Amino acid sequence: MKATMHDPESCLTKGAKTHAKLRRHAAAEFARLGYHNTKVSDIVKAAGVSQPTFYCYFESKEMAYEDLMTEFRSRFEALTRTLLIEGGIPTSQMLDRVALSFQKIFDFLAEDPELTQIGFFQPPGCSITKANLANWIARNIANEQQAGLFRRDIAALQLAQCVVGMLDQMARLPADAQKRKDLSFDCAHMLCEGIWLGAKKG
Amino acid sequence: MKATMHDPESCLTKGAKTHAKLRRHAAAEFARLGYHNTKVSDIVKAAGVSQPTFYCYFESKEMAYEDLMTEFRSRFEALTRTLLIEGGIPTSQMLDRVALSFQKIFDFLAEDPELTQIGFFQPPGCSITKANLANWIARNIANEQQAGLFRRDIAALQLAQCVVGMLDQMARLPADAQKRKDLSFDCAHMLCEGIWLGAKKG
Amino acid sequence: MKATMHDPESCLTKGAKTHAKLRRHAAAEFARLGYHNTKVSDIVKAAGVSQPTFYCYFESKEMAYEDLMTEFRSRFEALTRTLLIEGGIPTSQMLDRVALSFQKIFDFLAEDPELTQIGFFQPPGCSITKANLANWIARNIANEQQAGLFRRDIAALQLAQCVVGMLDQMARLPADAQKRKDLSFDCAHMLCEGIWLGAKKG
Amino acid sequence: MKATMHDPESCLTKGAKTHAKLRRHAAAEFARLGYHNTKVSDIVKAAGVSQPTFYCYFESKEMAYEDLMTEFRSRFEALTRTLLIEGGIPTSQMLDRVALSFQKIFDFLAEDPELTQIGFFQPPGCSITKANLANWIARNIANEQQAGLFRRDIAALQLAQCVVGMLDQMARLPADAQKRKDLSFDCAHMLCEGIWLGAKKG
DNA sequence: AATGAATGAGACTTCATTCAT
DNA sequence: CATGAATGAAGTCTCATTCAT
Repeated sequence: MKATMHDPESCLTKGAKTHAKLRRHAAAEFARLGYHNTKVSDIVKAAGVSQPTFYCYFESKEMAYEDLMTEFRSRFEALTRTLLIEGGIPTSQMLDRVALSFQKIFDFLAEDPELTQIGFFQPPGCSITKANLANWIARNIANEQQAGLFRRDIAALQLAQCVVGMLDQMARLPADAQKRKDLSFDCAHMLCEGIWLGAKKG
Repeated sequence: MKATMHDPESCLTKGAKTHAKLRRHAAAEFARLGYHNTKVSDIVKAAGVSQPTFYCYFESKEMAYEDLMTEFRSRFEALTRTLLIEGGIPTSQMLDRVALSFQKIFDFLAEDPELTQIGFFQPPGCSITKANLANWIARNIANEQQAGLFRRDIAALQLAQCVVGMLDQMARLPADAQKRKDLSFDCAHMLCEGIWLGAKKG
Repeated sequence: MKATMHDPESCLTKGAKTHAKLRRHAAAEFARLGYHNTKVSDIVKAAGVSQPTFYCYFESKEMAYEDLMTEFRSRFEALTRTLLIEGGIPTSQMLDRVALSFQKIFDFLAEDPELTQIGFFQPPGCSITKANLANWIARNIANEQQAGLFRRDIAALQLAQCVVGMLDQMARLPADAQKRKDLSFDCAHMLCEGIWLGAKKG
Repeated sequence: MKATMHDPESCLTKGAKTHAKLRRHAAAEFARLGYHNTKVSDIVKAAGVSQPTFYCYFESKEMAYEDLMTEFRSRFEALTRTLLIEGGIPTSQMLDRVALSFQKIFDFLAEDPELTQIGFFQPPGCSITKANLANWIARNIANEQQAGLFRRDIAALQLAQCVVGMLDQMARLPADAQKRKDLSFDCAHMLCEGIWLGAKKG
């Protein structure tokens, strides 16, 4: 938390450092209190600068929030692009592969919890993020359906929404990495096999 | 504008009618704009009464909101109690039975869309509703696991959360009853059988 | 200044009284400091009410200003309509008649000096008022030219602008009624006869 | 962007060039938006320098404005000194001579429209300019009255104010030089002969 | 000669809430 | 039962101005 000689912020100009500081504290406050209950005055107090300084770096409170959202979403989209499962995968590896995808997402969500809170869990932005996410995942699933990996009797978007719903409900408890890994396997099992003991695919 | 003899509100006292009217318009405004963007002045304007009147019937804006939440949640809990699947059900009926549960929930959510919006989709209350719902459903699932219907290698709460996630993502599109029925079957399939073509239960 | 039993304000409702009080003090402050230098906080302090009260009666500072402008202008237009000189007037009365018009205008401008200040002398509204006034007067002059009273080799609007200019420059010193009357005659002479000793009309 | 050898600013020191550039853009912005709506940040942005630089050359926004006012007024005073009509002028040339004075003023006002806007038409400075102008012109008129050119039954200052009023109202439309010339003659006629057809000087 | 960065002071406006009637 | 009127407390944002370099 304290800037050391090799702090990644130490080579930035003063302004860039202030910008970064404000962003950090804005994220913290938004995550803690939500968009509506966060006051610009709180953010600048936490960052140790005056209110006008905030407006040197952000057009408005809303824009500061949008910036954070945008960053979170573009990182998230980049991640989902890496999760496509290629067609030739052996059946025996399938579950592990799906679990890995879950795990990568959980890890991503745990990586910057404040940004995650803002971008994925909190209104007003979370709904859009999830809608986007469903589309990105649906893109992957559609390909995976083509490749014969997943059932085709249900629309890709619907399957994707199911995944998003799981992520939404599960991802609030990602204490340590091992727990996230376990959770990933549970999710993979649920998603791939369903929950019914008597299920038969035919 | 004039209450007729058989108006459902006509047998209420004047005060009770005003109360009901305020509640109705409060729900509409909260659903339309969200808690934070709804102003008491909007509600009373829509209801055609003065601001102090609002405070005759509700302690505060927050309490009015809480009232609506509470009502929604208790109705929802009552519903989930009816969805428990008894142990002896034949395998052949299982999917239909699960689909029926989904359908009942979708119908419930479609019944009073404003209240649903407030209680299930909108912050700040929706998270608590969903957490509660997950618990109520987990209670059912735990029993159903005991009865040998569902897999036991995943905790009931986790399965329940998966269901809640599905509901959350799916339930935004419940135009007409038939579509909700179709959606219920898709959900039942996804939930019971999973999405993987190569899945084998063992 | 003190409300007596028969004060014109005493029969108004409380709200109307507050409204009037705010208007009065708004006019005073605008007149004293100009639009830009007048703060809503000054106005309400002078009126002895809280800031939100201001916004019960005016949409914004700008609207309060506009209200005053509008009132001033419509009163002024009404006045100018009464100043048209009918065709058959005997030559011997002409100067007196023109002087009377000047006098009525000077009296009007002196009647409510604060409103005059705002509407006639101060930016940002005064230019529009004067442009309007020139048009109203030009309407009269055009008729008077038709009636053979005034020279026709110069456009009515130009003559009107000349009158407006005189008013603008003269009207700042309207101490007492007699002085205004004297000034009116000077203006009438200047306007009707010009300033050149050697002038001959032909 | 680069100063060429014969650029009128090229022989100035760098600082003087910056000063001139700032003045030019300050005048443009003040003329465009008025004193109150012009922001220092606008001026420096237009001039392509930083905000502190502004304060190297002007004590404050107000002082920058005052500088421009002062320059405009002293140029204007110099002009009025040249407009005095000498006593012996033949009657037949009188109107042309007065028209010439109007024309010179209109040309002066058209010469640097931005400065004119600021110094002659816009608040808060225009009233003082006009009051000064009335005095300068009154000085001339008093002499001209002494010389038997103008009527003496009206105070010189009042006649001067009439002239200023005419200038104020007329001078907003000085498109091209010929139009200004025509306008000058109309003004001369109005001022010298008045507008009444039946006027007789006695 | 010039600037990147920062700020003090304050403006307007909003809104949930409450008196007094 | 209902309301016209009023407000405390805040919140966002702006702008002229200055420090340190």
